[in-house]
Amino acid sequence: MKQIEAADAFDQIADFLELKGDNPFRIRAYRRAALNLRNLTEDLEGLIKSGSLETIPGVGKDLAAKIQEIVSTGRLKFLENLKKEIPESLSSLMTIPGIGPKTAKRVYDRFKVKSIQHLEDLVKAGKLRSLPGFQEKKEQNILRGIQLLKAGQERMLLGVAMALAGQFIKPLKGMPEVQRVSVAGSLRRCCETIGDLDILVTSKKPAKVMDRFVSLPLVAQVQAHGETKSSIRTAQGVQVDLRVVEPDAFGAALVYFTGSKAHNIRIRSLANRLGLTINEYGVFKLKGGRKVAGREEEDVYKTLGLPWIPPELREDLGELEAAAKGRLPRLVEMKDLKGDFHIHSDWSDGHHPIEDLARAAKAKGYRYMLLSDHSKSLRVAGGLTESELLEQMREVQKLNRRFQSFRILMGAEVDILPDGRMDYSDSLLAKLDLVIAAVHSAFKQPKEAMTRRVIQALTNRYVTILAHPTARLIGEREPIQLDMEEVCKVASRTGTALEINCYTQRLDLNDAHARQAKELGAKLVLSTDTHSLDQLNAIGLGLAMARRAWVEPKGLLNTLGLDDLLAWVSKKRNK
DNA sequence: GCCGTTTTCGGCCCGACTGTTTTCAGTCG
Repeated sequence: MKQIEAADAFDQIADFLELKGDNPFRIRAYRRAALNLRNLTEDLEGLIKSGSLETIPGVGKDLAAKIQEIVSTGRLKFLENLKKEIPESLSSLMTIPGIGPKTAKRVYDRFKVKSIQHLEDLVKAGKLRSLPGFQEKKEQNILRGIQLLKAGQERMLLGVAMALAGQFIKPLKGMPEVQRVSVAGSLRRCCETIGDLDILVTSKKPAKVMDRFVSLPLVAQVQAHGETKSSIRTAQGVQVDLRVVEPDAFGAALVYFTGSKAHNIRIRSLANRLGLTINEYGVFKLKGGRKVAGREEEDVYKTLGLPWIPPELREDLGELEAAAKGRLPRLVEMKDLKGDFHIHSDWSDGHHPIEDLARAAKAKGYRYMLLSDHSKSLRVAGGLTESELLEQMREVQKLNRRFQSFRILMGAEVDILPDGRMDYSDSLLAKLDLVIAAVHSAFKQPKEAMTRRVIQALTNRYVTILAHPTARLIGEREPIQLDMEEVCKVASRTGTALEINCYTQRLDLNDAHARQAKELGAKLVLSTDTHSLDQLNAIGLGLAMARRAWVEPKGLLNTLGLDDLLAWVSKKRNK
């Protein structure tokens, strides 16, 4: 994870330079490089070896040298010098929402603030009043910022954010003054976690919409209440921003409000080169200011000579280059999916009988589902013994006779034991239609052992899918240590699919790993890990990850018809 | 500090809201 170290270093440098009042464009250069390092899917040390660090966007000669220094020595002189120059307590003040470099520096210079607690004491004692321009409101803002920081700005899971957004969108849609409503921001881009919610509406009477918004019952605190933009917090501390524009500006505003920031900066800069300027109201000629687009997103991109870019791709991770060359992926959509692959019944730790699950899956329009109860070692989850599994197999055969144009595939989610062996014998696995392998124990094995363990499973000819490859639970359990590049390569070579587990808290593989897997030629599969009927709907979350990973229909097992799917399985078995 | 259909210098995305201001700086997204 050297690239994360480098990214952290560059972000720290950017913070320090801000405090020093350095050239803002230089600061942005550090931030941009940091962002691209975080999103890097290639191996950083590989790039160094091949001398191609400067292929990373935003990395030029100087930053390439700094990355080299970090990777080879684990340190960065430039950063260490800045640290000597600028006290840690000063830079910590900038972590308070509402306090930027200017305020931090002024307060620090005057009071030699030792810590955030110290600042809080100073504010409460009214000391800041001695600075010009510091009055009651500003004091309250600082105190509120400190409270927010203490509460910890935890990010919401994508699934949770979607549900919350719905509660704001519904009343807004119901207003006669409102025409169009859309979520925007990281929620529209379907990031795996969401910091705050962004909502865009069109209306000719913005003031009315604003008034209604800030008085919704979910609103605990109004942070800003302007004519076209308001910001509130819910009782849980979630910030929700609402922006109102004229119908004529909807497309431009949606592009602006969807972001990402990096994507916006790129397209605006591109616009400049074409003699145009983009803001949230439209695209305008630089000369004369005539408006040339704004109503629809398609129109905005068209003025740049680009096709519409799906929001999930708008991260400045190559989508603009691809769009310019006409090589955007045809992203996978819900209608492409023919089945769900990871479903637990009441035979193990699921809550419903197999037949109910099958009927629900069929009702979603699927042609098949893979039944995959736990294997014998996972006793806490009611893992099936060999004889129970054989009994379940007979039950599934019986059930399948009751379905037309739908098939329950017989499978199991089989533990990969700590030594790499599978929890059922090969002769038993051979009787299953598909086999899912998964790590459910000994999560703390060192990277090398864990990678060996997983690869042993991937090379088993009966293993079709590796479930939740990193085993992480967002905000709860760290991912296991795994050489993902190696895993992807072996998966690709052996013809084993890597799962994008759709369960809200898993999303595993995540977008970056899924893209890496795709680029290394591995097949992916979406599965919900359903334990109760409603969880079948989580497929949308995994689909979002797949789209963020640039996955096309051909990259997913789910898009295969039943015959092609079974042919794919037997290809590995007969290798 | 990066970068190029204005290419080795001179630009670099753009605007809303707040607070304390009388014309704007600071912060945020």
